[in-house]
Amino acid sequence: MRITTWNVNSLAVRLPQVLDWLATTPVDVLCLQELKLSDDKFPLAEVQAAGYHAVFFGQKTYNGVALLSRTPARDVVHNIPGLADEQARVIAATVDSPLGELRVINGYFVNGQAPGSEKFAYKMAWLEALQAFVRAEMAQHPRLVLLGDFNIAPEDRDSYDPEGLRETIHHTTEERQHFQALLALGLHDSFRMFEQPEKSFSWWDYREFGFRRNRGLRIDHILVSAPLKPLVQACAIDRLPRKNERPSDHAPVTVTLASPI
DNA sequence: ATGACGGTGTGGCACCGA
Repeated sequence: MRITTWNVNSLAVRLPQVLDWLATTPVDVLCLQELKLSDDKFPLAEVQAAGYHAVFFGQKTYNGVALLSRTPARDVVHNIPGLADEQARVIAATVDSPLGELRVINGYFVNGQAPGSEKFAYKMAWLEALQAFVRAEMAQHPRLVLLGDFNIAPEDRDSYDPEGLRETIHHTTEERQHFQALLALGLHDSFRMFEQPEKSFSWWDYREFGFRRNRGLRIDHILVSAPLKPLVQACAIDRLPRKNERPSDHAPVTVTLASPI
């Protein structure tokens, strides 16, 4: 059982890469962020032809999330209930798996621009609301995965320049405390359950040869609830798609869960 | 360094991302 998160930075542009990637890496669930298209433009036929069901929540130009799955998703929730939000950032759904029902919450977390900005305040309020939502979801769904583009580098080792970027966006104490608060709900960062190469990142700036110089951040995460933790066999970042022509600035991250025999 | 690169929508650029 494999579940992937991938910020594609425009599904219209990246659809061929997503389909190519799925052909070689047929994961069970693929969660996408930054679709940048309205729902009427979602390439449902192409996704279905590739053998996937899809639920999606998009808007024109910005944001947008989707959940592709081998089996149909149900009990779909768009955004955080109770939070007034113009932006399409969350899609949650239940999928069946060999492990039983699995609740998946796919988020495109707020960027936040810079500490002190209005967008940063929105990020903090959004994170606060998300925390309450995830807590409620966990009470209903013991087997839960929270994944997506968190726009938070949780620790110094998740940044190419932790000293130079200290207390800048993605690196602030406040953002990191929010990440820890999510862990405190009983979630576990699947990537850090394993020994990983130093300087493992999931995003690299398009500018200044960021990828070639490995100037990146680890901001795409897959958190799993306690009942799932013993089943996690691997979590890895696939850098290959970042080497494509016209790549997304993010790489896909995949968690592998053991299936009962 | 208020830059860079890339996507979108619009329009001869501005805005946004991270």
